[in-house]
Amino acid sequence: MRVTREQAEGNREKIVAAAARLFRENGFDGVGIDDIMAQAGLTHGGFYRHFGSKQDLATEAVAHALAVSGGRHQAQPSLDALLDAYLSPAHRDNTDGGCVFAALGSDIARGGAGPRRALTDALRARIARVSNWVKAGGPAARRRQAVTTVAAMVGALILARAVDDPDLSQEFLDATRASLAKLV
Amino acid sequence: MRVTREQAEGNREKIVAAAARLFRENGFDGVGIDDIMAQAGLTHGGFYRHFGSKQDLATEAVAHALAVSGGRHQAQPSLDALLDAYLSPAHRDNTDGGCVFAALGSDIARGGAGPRRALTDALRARIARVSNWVKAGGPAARRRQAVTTVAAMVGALILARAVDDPDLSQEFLDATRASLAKLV
DNA sequence: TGTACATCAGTGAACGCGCGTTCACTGATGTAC
DNA sequence: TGTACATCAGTGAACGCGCGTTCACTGATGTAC
Repeated sequence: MRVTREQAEGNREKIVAAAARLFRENGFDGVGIDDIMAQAGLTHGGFYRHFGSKQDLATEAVAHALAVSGGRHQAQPSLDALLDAYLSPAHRDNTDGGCVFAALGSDIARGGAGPRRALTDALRARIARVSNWVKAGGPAARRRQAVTTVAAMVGALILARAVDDPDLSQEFLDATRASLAKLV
Repeated sequence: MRVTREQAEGNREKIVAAAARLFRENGFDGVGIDDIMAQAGLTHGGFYRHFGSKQDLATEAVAHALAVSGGRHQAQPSLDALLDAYLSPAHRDNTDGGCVFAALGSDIARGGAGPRRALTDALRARIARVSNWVKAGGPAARRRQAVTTVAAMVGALILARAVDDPDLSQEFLDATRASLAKLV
């Protein structure tokens, strides 16, 4: 059942995209090659024609997810718009398509060098972008605010997802949203 | 090789304490019963005389870790002292003995009801404590600041651990420390 | 353009290891008298 | 207080399943002529 080179390339991309979603939803250890290949519409045996190991796929999937979700957030027109989108119930309930820092931060900290490098670069880009939006203060102060803003966004999203009380979850989104808006 | 009731109780506590450390360091899936029992100075076979399942131990270990690390942070005399301790390189490099929210937040969000409940309660207590330390504003504003402060602390610690650049890691600690101090 | 052959993406079975869990057994503790 | 027996915490082997990885095979694609 050989397949066109284009189809094969398309399948490879489907595998990466499926992995990017499933890893964010369930963590690296919570997802099997089987699950990923099934989600991509394939069987598990063909996996190693595309990737050397599960670890290799993880590295690529993290890079892919960072590029996509990073691009989406970079496209926001203002810090207000970014905060609205980031600290929304929709984003909180969309782990598998949402922020990589929040979904996989701890997993990546425990993992291999590849994903950590990719995360670090993407985080630097995010800070720089937010820093440009901060109005008050000199460059150093604005950067400090940007770093804190990113930390608070990620922390609020993680805690809003971890908590089992909907009201407290919503409070993490709303309170952080309100406090950070004042910093601009 | 039966053992005194006191020794058995002590062994049980050793298992919980070992699990609380190892789970924070490597995540729930990154640690085996084997590892935990070895760290407690026992062999894996005896595990089920103390706990019904690995999941049961996880619930107890999370509660234990929250009580211990929560107690340590509650004991801080001021918000400044808490921020100094929490956003320190020592805490960043001490995942297995440090903040449970930062080490296991995402894992707990994906996991069972027991750990989520315990985390929620501990988080509420932490917010209340920080809220008392916030000086400016009425009750609602102070609570909002407290929620944001907790979110920023947790986010900064997670990102400081995830990043592979020591300078950027330090910047997350320092910038967040400086920004949050101003909110008080 | 057509034909013959080589390539190789994908399939599904199988392998092997790790790990959660079970079990027969040991021997010191706990208890009944 | 001493003795006989029951209990049970801990041991180490074994079980069984899941999962990452390998492999023989298929058959359509790609290529050489």
